[in-house]
Amino acid sequence: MPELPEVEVTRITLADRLNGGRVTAARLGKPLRWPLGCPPERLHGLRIGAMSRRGKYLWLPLQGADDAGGLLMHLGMSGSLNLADAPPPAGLHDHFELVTDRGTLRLTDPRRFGAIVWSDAIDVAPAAQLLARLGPEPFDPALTPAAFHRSLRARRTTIKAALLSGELIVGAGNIYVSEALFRAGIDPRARCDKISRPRSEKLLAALRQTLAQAISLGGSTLRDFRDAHGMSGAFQEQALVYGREGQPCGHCGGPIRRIVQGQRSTFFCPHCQRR
DNA sequence: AATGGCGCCTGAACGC
DNA sequence: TGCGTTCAGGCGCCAT
Repeated sequence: MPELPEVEVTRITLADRLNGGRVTAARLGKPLRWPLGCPPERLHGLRIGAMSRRGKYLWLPLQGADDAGGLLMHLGMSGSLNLADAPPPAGLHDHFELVTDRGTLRLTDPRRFGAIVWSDAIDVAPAAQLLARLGPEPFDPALTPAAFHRSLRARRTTIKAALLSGELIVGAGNIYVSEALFRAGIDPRARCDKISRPRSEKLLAALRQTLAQAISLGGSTLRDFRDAHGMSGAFQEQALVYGREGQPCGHCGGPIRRIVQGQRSTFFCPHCQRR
């Protein structure tokens, strides 16, 4: 499932190849989470800028002769972006296509929880609204251990739910939250506001280390995710707890447990992770 | 105000 | 074998 590492890997494998290109056509398939917000013809002739990332969103700036804007893109749960010179005919799950002089950019998304939305700028509606509630970027130096601990103390829910909300730190979804909590030795059921300062510092480091490792491994491919070259990720093979219910913990050898928190699976080691 | 839960959507896995 | 059910989860939205 695309979380921050998968989105960043997509950006890395896409940005340089598209930057400076020109849009020659755009096509829509089945509806995505939200409408595009402009006729696809609106994109014709626009010059492509440097793709950036905010949380799990990508922003593709598009410059016209006398106007500008861009596309805010989200991969949802099953989306991936592919750029190819001569792509195969569009398939059942290809729902957006941007034909450019650098190749054809295509969003493939079986479940259609993804989105591509036109916005006149990243800091005006609708992009600004969609990004408004996002917490700090995990690798932002301004996110200090002290600031992170302060934000934890303000939440009365479990640490799992708090991290998943994306309001304390963006980018970690169900896989990487389970992995980071294991690496930090923190029980996912622990009350967010009861995490001590030293443990919160360890958690922040674990989140950063887990996300960075996942980016370097090309993300996780559980089923659908591919980078813009069509390559799958390898982090899932390094996962210590996610998807490993009943298997022995790599630290203590005890069985890894699966519980459900907020309708979502959490994997953890009850022995190594403490409240 | 903060928090928990729902529903969107499809394909794979599972059970009888 | 085949059909129905359950599960996966990012995230806006709604209810409490």
